[in-house]
Amino acid sequence: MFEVFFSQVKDKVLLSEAEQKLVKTFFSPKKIRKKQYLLQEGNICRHLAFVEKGLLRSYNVDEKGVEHMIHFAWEGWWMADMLSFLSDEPSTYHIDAIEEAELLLISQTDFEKMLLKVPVMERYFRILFQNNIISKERRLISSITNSAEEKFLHLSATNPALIKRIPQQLVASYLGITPETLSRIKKKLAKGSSKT
Amino acid sequence: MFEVFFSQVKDKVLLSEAEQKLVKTFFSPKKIRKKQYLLQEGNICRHLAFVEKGLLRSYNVDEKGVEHMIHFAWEGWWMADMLSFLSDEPSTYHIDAIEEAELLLISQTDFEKMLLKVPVMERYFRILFQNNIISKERRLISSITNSAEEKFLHLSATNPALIKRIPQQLVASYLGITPETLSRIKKKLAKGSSKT
DNA sequence: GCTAGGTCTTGAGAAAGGTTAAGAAATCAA
DNA sequence: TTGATTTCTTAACCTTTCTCAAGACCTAGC
Repeated sequence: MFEVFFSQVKDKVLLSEAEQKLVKTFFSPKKIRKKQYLLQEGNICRHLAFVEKGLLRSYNVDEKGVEHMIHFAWEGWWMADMLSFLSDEPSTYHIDAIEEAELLLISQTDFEKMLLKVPVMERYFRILFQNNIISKERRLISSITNSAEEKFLHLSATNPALIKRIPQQLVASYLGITPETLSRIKKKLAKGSSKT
Repeated sequence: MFEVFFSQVKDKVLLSEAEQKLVKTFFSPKKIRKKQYLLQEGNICRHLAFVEKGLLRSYNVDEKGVEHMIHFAWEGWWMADMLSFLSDEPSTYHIDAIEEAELLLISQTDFEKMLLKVPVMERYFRILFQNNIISKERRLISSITNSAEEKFLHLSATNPALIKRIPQQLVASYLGITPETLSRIKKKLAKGSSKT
């Protein structure tokens, strides 16, 4: 159950056998089905979720009822509404499963406990957050500076796996464009590249 | 010189006198004039900069020569290209001073040393990065989901100080819209609210 | 194999925002 | 204080993207 988890953690920090054992005790496994909620808007995000298997998404819904994709997380990634998790405020997000998933959950208090008892995990999360900042910044810059077509090309270049695995309408939402626009862009790009 | 710095750090973690003394040794002060560069595109970002006084901006320049604002940092904020700083890759950003500034700089190696010697600073940066993730996420969501007018209103609500202190064309760039559009939006909002 | 539900594509018209250009206002230095 | 420089505003026109609507495609369950 912890295979993906520890391979991820060991990518970033060194962990003794004893520390591993201790870390394990803070997590509890959970399976969720396709379309099942892990978190609904208005509730407090009480856990960080690590994805051992499957695929989650987080999104919010605007006044017009339109969903806006915020994140996707598959094997090896974390998922949560960090704001709600850290501040104890009701979340403005939904989190649910796009594909059936196996998760490792850690609660707010256990998270704090773990960081204090296993300082190397404090380091792990500092590094994780660093990387997260960098990737968010890239996405933000692309969102601010690029046209719809450029945004799609940028995503194709930086995260081709996402485009393969995520349904197209959700990719469009993630890019902040409409499904129709994305469809047209793909058509145009296909035409331009294949000169049979 | 360290007044703003320690008041900031103590906001997030507890620091003993000895730790404070030790932390100080890793930083060096630097003053820069208005319009002076702290980092230019193509160079490696070798320092994190803490702003004791003044105002910095980071931005990139696209193929057409248009500047896109990424961040602003004034008293109490950090500034760097985290990607370049952490990965040792050449930066794609420029950083310069909008207002004359007094900074505290810490190098890459000193940063790593400090975190290892003063674990509470590891914690400080984990918390700092957490908060950064949350605010970046908010900006990203606003950028993806909102119209130009809504983006401006969102920024006015969440960060009025920014709008007051930053020249308007730079605010427009920060929002990913043109100065002309921002000017039109402000006119429209002023008209709507003042019914004399 | 057939049908229901979802997903993707396509087209026409509308709206938002960008571009270009010119002038007004504010700022700064001589 | 006055000319020079920069910033902000305004207007006409143009491009991109969205909206709405219809039809094609695809897949799962019967």
